[in-house]
Amino acid sequence: MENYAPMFPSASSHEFSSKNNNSTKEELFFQGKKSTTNSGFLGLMASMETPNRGSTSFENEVKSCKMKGEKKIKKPRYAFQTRSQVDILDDGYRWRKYGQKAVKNNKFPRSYYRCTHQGCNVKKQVQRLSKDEGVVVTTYEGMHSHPIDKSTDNFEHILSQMQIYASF
DNA sequence: CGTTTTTGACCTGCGC
DNA sequence: GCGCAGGTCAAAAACG
Repeated sequence: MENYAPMFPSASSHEFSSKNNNSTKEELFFQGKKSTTNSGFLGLMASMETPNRGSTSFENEVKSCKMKGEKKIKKPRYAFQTRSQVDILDDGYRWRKYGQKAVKNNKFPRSYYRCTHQGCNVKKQVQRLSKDEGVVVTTYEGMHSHPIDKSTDNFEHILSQMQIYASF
């Protein structure tokens, strides 16, 4: 766990591994709010400002259906519920789409992305709620062990990164 | 020409 | 054991 989590300062709570008896699934659910506490996600938050959205009870069971049962390590997932028109919430990393499936309860398909960096197997999936077209749930899986690969476009990103690294 | 998207097939876990 | 649902692979197309 020497890898720092650039985007999730609160993610340090995932290394507890205290009571992962049988549940291989761990998910932390964040909501895209304007909480300027120390999320370090401001670069992204700038694109989404949704004070209200209290929908909870989001069930998603992760089943680590790996191929050959190599690594059944627990994989923390972080879900972000945002309100945006587009699904592509650019967080600064390079993603390559590797799949798209339709969900049962959802009319909209779910997109699966993967970080294109070598050795970085961070995955993310973007889901759109059928109830509210404007609500997009982005679920991150894994941690990035490399700096953000995005040219400094504007001050928002710079500030975002500064706050991210300042958290450590 | 290299990289990414698209899209169907394939795999796996779970419930019946 | 079979079918369903979710997740991934991989070949070809699309894009710069």
